[in-house]
Amino acid sequence: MATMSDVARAAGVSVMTVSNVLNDRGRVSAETRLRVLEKVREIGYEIDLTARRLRAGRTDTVALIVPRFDHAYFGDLAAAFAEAFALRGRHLVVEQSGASVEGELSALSLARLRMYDGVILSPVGLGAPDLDRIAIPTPIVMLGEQQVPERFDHVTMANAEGARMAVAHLIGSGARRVAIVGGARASRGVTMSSQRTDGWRAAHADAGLAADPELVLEVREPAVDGARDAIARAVRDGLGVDAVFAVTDQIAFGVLAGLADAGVAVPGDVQVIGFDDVGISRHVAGGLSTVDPGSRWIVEQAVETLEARMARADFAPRHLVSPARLVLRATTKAAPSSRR
Amino acid sequence: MATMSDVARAAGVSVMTVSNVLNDRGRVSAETRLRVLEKVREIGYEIDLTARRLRAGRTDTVALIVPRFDHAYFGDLAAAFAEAFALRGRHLVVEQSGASVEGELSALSLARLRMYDGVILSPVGLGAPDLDRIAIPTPIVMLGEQQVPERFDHVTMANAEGARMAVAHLIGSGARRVAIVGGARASRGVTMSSQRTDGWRAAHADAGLAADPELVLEVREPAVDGARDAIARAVRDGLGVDAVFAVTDQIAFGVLAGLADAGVAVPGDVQVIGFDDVGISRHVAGGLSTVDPGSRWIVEQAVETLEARMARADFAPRHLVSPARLVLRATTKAAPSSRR
DNA sequence: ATGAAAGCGCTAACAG
DNA sequence: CTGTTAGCGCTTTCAT
Repeated sequence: MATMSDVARAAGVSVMTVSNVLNDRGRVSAETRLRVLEKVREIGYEIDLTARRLRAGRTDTVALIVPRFDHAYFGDLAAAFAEAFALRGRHLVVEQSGASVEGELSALSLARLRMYDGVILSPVGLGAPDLDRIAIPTPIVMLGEQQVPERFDHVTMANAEGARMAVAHLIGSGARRVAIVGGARASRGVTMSSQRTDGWRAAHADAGLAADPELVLEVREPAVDGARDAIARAVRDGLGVDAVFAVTDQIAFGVLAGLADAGVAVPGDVQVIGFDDVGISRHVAGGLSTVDPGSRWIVEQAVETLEARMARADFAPRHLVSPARLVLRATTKAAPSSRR
Repeated sequence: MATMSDVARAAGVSVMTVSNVLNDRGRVSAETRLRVLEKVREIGYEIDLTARRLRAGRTDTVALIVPRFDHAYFGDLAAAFAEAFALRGRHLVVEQSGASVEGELSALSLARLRMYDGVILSPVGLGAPDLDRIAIPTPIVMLGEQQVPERFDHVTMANAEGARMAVAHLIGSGARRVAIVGGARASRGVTMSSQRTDGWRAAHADAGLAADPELVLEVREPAVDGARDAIARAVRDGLGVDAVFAVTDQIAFGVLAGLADAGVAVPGDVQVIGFDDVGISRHVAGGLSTVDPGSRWIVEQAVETLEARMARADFAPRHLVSPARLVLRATTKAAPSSRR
């Protein structure tokens, strides 16, 4: 592989001049510039970013770390981030944390984060204590529902409130037995699931209804299959479900399938509402009703915050929460108008 | 940020000893080892992988480059690769090529590939001439339907044959007007779309049927929306479609939605079959009929080939083709048995 | 406008 | 078992 000094030799200049040309640092005559560029092409030289990073401490690359690649929500998110960063001349790489063997690897991957100029981390397995152990100089913006130590920038969504709105709509349109699929029975820490389950409870409380713990359906992985089984079983067992709040759209897809398996009509017999407003949701089952967590806004804020943090580290940690918005489509009934 | 020599100083040893401890190179007394490890923890030292890479030429990291993160197929693929590589003690990072501004960036990202021990590239925009310009020492395994230069390892699937099987099934079960959604009318080069369209034509030829060019429906991006509009329009325009071969499952989701929009029953009025057998396909519309391109096998082979190429570069390029398999679910009718 | 020297943090190769 | 020397390919700094 050719190095900079190969180019320098071929062009009859010093490596410094080649470096200056390649970095557009001006102090080079147009003529020299051209000659160098010519040789670069001729030799097929490609800069070694590793060496640059070691010396200059910059890669123009940021990383996004998500729990899984094969969940629609994270796929959409990754695509949105890639676009947003591309606009700012940055390159995005995505890593999956879910599959990695914990132990040694988790330590190693901390080191790996230092290879980037900045990191957007969507932690799922890691609790606040784990996160607090993160001590690298790389700017990090946290995403998602976990509790994160104060000192990190954090962009999240209105999980409980969004869930409350969704369940309130279900109740408002006549449902009395609202199952929450993917909910958390016992809360071991604050998770996406636990927060959305809190919202489910809150909606019941608001309406003066009892929230039957029997209606909290946990699902085994993979979540879609788990949800499909869980709801089909619930129907078979005669739980009397007349509406479902699925904690994610992904899970809602499983619920829709399970309901179809059981021969239940949506929204006629059972209403269904999801959470995330994933891209594909507009297209399934005539349009899945769901909660838009404001992903657009989240991406914008996270990018903006990371850019600011990379530029200068001396501002107070930002803690941002995106408001949620109900998106009513074909899997729910309209609430009787309360206006008149 | 602490460096190795900080640790060395604190532990009263040389940097080489620290390096040896961290790399498990044995030649260190248990006692020294412990002392070093102790200091590492105490100082919170994290190895600088960039420096290691520069010196040792190894990152234990491989990259997968896909056109988009937000297509179910690539999400599934990425997850499968991540798992396969994790099993072999390698870390996977995923990059998206689709969003990147061409021009300068495309050159730059070539340089970026050198930061990895190996690369799996799923090229879409790039033609063979572009690919031939790739001249980096990093082992690369190509994926997908593009024609790639001989000198690259290449793992792909039976695109035309899979499509032929799908369309043959449709015809066999009575369809006479099989639209291909996402097909390629004029072929500018060999693409996924053009190959699957070839299969659609071949099935017609096999059955002694004329393939009506009117039934080749191209779709605008985003593909799901494009497909939804295209099929709805085709139905409205009275094209007489009685079956649809969607060139990807993603597009099939759009077709299903468009058919629903038009009030057409599936598979009663119109059968639908996709291609890819994406994870979620089992769950939509009672189960989407599709073509399994053997993704599992593809992932295994690609990983195996890349590992071999990283270990030693001196074997002939491998060109592997995965066989396709029909997966019949609820969106197609059974073919009348030809057995009796 | 161009170049020489120094060194980023680590490890290969060898010496003790 | 441990340390010394050299240098990966680039950019910073300072000279010319």
